[in-house]
Amino acid sequence: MGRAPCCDKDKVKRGPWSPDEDAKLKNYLAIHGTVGNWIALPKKAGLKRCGKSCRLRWLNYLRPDIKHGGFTEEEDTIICTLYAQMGSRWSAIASKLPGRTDNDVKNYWNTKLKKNFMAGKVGLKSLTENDNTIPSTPSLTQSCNTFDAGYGFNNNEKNIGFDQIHDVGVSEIGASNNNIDMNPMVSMSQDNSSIGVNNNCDQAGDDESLEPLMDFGFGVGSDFASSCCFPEWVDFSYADIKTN
DNA sequence: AACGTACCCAACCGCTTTTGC
DNA sequence: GGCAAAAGCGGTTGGGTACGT
Repeated sequence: MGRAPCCDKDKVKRGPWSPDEDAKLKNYLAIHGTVGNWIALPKKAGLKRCGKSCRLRWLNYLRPDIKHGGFTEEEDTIICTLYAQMGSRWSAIASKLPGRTDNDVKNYWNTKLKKNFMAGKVGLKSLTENDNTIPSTPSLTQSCNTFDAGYGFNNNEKNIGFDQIHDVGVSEIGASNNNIDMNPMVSMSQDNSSIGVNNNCDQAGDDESLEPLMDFGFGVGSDFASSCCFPEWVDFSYADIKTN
C-alpha cells in the first residue's frame, strides 16, 4: 500500500498549461495571495488541476519575480561553486540566485552546465571573509589550510586540482572520526567520482581499507580530474557520505 | 525534404519534512 | 507524542524543437 494520491488523477487535467489556466491561477493568487491551501486552490480558482501542479506552475513559471532569460557567467560560477559544496540541493542553490527556481537550476545543470564544468570551462568562486553568497557550513575538511599544514601548499593558492589531492597524504582530517586519525590517505576512486579516506592502520594500498568519504554523484572523467580545480574554501560536508 | 538524434525545459512522481490537531 | 495532511524537494519523464546527415 502506497501513500494515497493527493488528487484523483482521472478528474484533473494534466500536461501543459493553457494561457487561460495561467490567467485563472494568476488572478486567483493576485486576489487571495499564495498563503493558504494549495490542495483546495484549484477548486476555488475554477481550475481542473491538482493542487501540486498549481503550486509548481506558480513557483516555476508564473511568479512575477522569475527570470526567464539565459544564465549569466556569474550565475554559472555560483551554481558550480555551490554544487561542489553542497551537492544537488537545488532549492538551496536557487535561493542564492534571485529570480531562479530550483527546477531552472537543476535543468540547466543537467543539460549544459555539468558538461562545461567537467570540461573545466566554468571556474569556481573564491570565498572571501565578507562573501555572503555562500552559506556558512560546518566544515568536514579544513581544505587548503589542512593540506597546507603538513605538505607545504601555498595558503594563497586558490585552487587545488583533483590530481593534486589524488593519493596525497594529509596530516589531519577536520571531522573527528576516530577511525581516520592515523595518517589517513585521501584517494580518488577509479572513475574519479568519489574520494575515499584510507585508514593507515590497514595496509597501505589495500583496496578494502579505503573508506568511502565522498561521492560526487557523477562519474568524473579523467579530463575533469586533471583540469578542474576547487578553491580552498570548498568543503564537501554536504556531499553524500556512503557507508559500506 | 525526410529522417534520426540530441537537446531543452515544463511537468509529473513519489519520497521526505514540516505543520497542525 | 502520534498521526494525518500539506508543503517542499529532487529525480525522472516526455513533448517540442534544433541540428546534423
